[in-house]
This record gives sequence, structure tokens and C-alpha cells, in this order.
Amino acid sequence: MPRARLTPQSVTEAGAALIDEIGFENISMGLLAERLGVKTPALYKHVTSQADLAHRIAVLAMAEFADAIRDAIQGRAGSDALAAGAQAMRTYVNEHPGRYAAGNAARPSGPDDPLVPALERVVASWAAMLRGYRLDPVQEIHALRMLRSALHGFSTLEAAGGFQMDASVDDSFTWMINFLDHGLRAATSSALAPTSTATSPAGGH
Amino acid sequence: MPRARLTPQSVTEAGAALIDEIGFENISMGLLAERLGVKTPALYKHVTSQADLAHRIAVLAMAEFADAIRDAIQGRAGSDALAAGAQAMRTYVNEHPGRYAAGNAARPSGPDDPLVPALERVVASWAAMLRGYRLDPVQEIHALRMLRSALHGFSTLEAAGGFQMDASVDDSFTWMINFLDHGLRAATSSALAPTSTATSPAGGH
DNA sequence: ATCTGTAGGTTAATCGCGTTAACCAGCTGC
DNA sequence: GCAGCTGGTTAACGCGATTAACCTACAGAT
Repeated sequence: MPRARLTPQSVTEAGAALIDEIGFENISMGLLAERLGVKTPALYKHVTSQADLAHRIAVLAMAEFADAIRDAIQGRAGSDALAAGAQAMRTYVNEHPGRYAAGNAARPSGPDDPLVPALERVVASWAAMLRGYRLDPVQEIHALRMLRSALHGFSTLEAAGGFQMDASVDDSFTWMINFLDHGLRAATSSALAPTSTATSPAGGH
Repeated sequence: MPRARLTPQSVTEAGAALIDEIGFENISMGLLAERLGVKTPALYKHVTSQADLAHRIAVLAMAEFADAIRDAIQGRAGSDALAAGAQAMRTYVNEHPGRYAAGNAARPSGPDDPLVPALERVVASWAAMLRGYRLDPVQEIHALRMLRSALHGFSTLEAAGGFQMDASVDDSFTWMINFLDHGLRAATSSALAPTSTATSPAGGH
């Protein structure tokens, strides 16, 4: 019987493909082994555990994801960059829901975890894009978090089938991007300062 | 030996408390049984399966959540209502991360699933709040989805420890709310029509 | 009070899945 | 042509969900 010639990489890639098909929470070692034409324990020669597999998929996913966003933003600025980056994100999440879920579930295991640079590259791309809006440095981080929140929230809700009402999800997405773009442009000069804490922000500066 | 006098409700409530402590994915029938001073199989006299338990927790969570948001918005309008509702949501998610995760993971099993009205009440509260901004009806649904996306994204990222940078998460949240408020007020009269991009349909009304 | 039926608990057994142990066959380098 | 690691296989273990078989505390009728 010839050997299957698996490697950690090929196992991870097959796992990534499978997780996109059946969903993050439905993956199992048995299913993946079957897909690879091998018995379950064989996988343990390449990954140490199911958790390890999930983590490798997460790293793969976040690296791909970072690339996708970087490429989309390349050569664009301002509104264009925002729209392109956001669309790239949404496309990625819709095409690879399982990978993306794995990427979100993963926590860096330490400072030398390859997940860390991948995540940093994602943040760096968004930050670069935001720089085009010339925000106050203090606000930039708030804007970055808002952007992540909005895009992540939209993508995951959509992937989970959370938008039930019969209005075009595409339209909603472009509307949101447009909304964010307008707001960011408005924030460029004017101080959209958060007034301290408690339950209520009064407006103004 | 006296009996434990469990009910589906008491089991669900204990499960909800436990899931907030140990996390959505870490719950197990054994742990919950131990917490209730009972052997594992006893739980099956009150809930039919672990999935059933999770679903009941989800219903409980979304009902509480809907109440919290309704109460927060009560008697307020516009910016105040937005800020109060958003803060109520964030507080709920932070205090009950497991419940909230259960609520999000759950899918209505059918039209008479009690999860449906609970979710509808949540949407209704946000919609009522948005009405204060007097948006174009077409835009209202987009705004609703954006709001859900932003708040859900922020809350879940925060609960998952996703905001690593050392800037106040509180400040970021109020900044975001403020940003959304400004944008919504701007959208009140002016047509914030989505300008067509590559992937998407042209806007207009 | 007693008797009885059943809801609500218990212990024992099953099953699936992750994981490990023990074993064995190809391929690589001498 | 053979020694030995590498990558597979089968068998076995452990644990968590679930089910079966059993048993008893309590409610209601007599």
C-alpha cells in the first residue's frame, strides 16, 4: 500500500477546506481523516491534537485574510480604499466562513505564535487605510475599533444568516460603508471627541 | 434522601449562570448536574438534550436582553436613546457573555419557537429607537443592520478580549456611539445614497 | 393513615469521538 | 541488502452525552 504523503501543511489545508464546507463547530478528526483517505490516528503524526489543527487553520486563515485586505487596499486611498478593503473582507468571510470562524476563535498562545504577526498585518492594513482620512491620532484607534466592530459584526451576522428581513444585504453593506466613509471624512478635522464616561455621552466637543 | 425539586426553569437558570462563568463552549451536562447537586442523567428528566438546554438558555437570554434594551430606551429619544440602549447592550454582554453567546448561536427551530418573539422584541426596540432619527424608511433597515453589526461586533470582540491595544475600551465605545449618532442625524434629511461600487447596485430611492 | 401510581432520581450500560499505545511496512542512506 | 526513522494501521482507553432499567419519595384517592 503506497503512503499518503501527508504533511502538517496538507492536513491543515484539507482541514481548512473541510471546515468551510461543514462549519467550524462540526469539524472532527474522523471526517478530516476520511477526506484524506486515511485512518484517524494518522493525523496525529502531523498535528498534535484537534486544538492544534484548529490553531493551524486559524493561522492560515488570518494570513490569507491579511493578504486579501492588503491587496484590496493597495493603490487606493480614502473612500476607495475603505470600500475595497471592506468588500474584500466580506468576500473572504462569505467564501471561507469556517476558516474565518477558526481565526476568530483562536487566541495567540504566546509571543512567538505565528498568529500574532498575521493579526498584526490585518490591523496594519486597516490602520494604513484609515491614515488616508487624516484623523487625530487619538481618534484613530477608536475609529479602528469601530471599523473592526462594524465589519466583523456585519460579516459574522451575515455568515450566520442573521439578516432575515427581505432587503438586499449587499445594499445594506454598501450603505454602511458609505455611512462610515461620510463619518470618517467629517471627523477628519472636526473633533468628534467622546465626552468622558458614564452612561451618556453628551454631544459636541 | 429528599428530592432536588428541579424544573426545566431551574435547570435552565442554573445553566445560564454556569455558562456565564465558564463560557459557552465549556458547558457540560456533568458540570451542570454537579452544580445542582444531582447526577447527570437526572437533567434529562427536565431537558431533552444538551442542545435543548442551550436553546432554553438562548431563549432566556434573548428575553432578558430584549427587556434590558427596552427599559434602557424607555422615555428617551434620539441620541439619548441610542446611547442608553447601546450601553445597556454592552453591559448585558459583559455581564452575561455565555448567555449572549448562546443567544447568538441559537437558530429558531420553527415559527412557534419562543426565540422568535424574543428576537423580534430586540429588533423592535432598536427600530423604535431609530425612528427618533426620522430616517427615510428605505434607509431605516440599513441603519438597523449597521447598528446591530457595530454593537454586536464591538460587544463580542470585547467579550472575547479582542481589543488588545492600550486605549480605553470605554472611550472607544462612547466614541463609536457618538460617531453613529452624528451620522444618523446627518442622514435624517440628506440622502445618504450608497454610491455604487464595483460589486454593488446603484443606490437611489 | 394506607395504598398506589407516577414524577423525579439513581446506577449501569451504550456510543461516538479524541487520543494514545503497540505494531508494522515503506522508503532513505549506508 | 539492510538498519532505522517515518508515516501508517489496528486495538485500546477515557470521557461526555445519552439511554435503559430500576427504585423511591410524595400526591391523591380510599
